Amino acid sequence: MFQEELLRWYKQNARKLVFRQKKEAYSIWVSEIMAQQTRIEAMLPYFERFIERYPNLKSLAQAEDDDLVKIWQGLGYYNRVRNMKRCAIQCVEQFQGQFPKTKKELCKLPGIGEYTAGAIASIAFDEKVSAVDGNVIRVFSRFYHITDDVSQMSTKKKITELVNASLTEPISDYNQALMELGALVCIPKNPRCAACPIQKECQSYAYGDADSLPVLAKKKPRRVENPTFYIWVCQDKIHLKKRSQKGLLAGLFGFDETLPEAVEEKRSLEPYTHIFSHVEWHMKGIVCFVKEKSEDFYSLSQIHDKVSIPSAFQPFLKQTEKIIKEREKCQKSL
DNA sequence: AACGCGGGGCC
DNA sequence: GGCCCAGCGTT
Repeated sequence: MFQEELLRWYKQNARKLVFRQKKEAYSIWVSEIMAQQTRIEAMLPYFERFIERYPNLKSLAQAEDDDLVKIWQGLGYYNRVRNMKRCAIQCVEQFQGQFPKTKKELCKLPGIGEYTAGAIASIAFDEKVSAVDGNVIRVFSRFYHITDDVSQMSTKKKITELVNASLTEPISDYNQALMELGALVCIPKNPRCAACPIQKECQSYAYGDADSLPVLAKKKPRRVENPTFYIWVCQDKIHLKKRSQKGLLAGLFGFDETLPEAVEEKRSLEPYTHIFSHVEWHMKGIVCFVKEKSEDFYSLSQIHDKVSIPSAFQPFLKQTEKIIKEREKCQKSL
């Protein structure tokens, strides 16, 4: 049985991650949502800020939407944080401000699926259930040499059955150990089999083809778009428009895609290509200086403090900032 | 079952 | 330049 070796390895080699310090459902939940499709190192600074700003379900339930999105700025998949607020409200209203304590009940909450429910239930409440994420899929597909396409539901189900049959206590450590092994040793490329505590029983190691697993369906090509953004500027302020609540970067702030009415001066920006996972934006940017300031113009410090601007717009924002500052200097010297 | 949804680090 | 990450909700 590999479990004993795995648990021993975990005790020795687990990273000291901040969200492992406390066995509290709230912080486990926050870390799990943040870690969805996101590397741990990328989400750590966000985690600390988030817990400080919203220390519990109640404070999160009362959060301002704009503040929430701002604190998430740059993490991506912004619906995660909106679902977190919905989840917090539901816990406050239905469960006296606590999480329900079983995987089954957790699964019903917004933003919590099979994996996250299993992670919270096992890590925070010691329920003996699985938490099958991408790491665990990879570890098991190699360990049992599963050559089916793991993006297929049927394959995930098959692997989940194997994981369920393997569950060992302490379950909190076991589930995290599987993930940690996937994150540190059984990594996607160039797996470090020499350092693997369960190498002896690993079928792919025996075959010598661990690096060819798991088998994943080809991704379809990205769609390409060529948007032009008009950055309306009045003196030192920039116009920002809240994007539609649906689609890409929903509800975040961005630049206009229409010309303003009376343009005093135009400056073209250096084009920039932003790659999303499923879309490619070849962006053109034109700074338009306007005389009349309507609503929704923000100073650079306001933008920095309050407004959530996705990464796609940061290069144009920086360029615009530079142009504004140069222009100020110019006008002073006159 | 397939698709939409971000961003970044690593090879 | 592609891959893939402590996935979930919608269609």
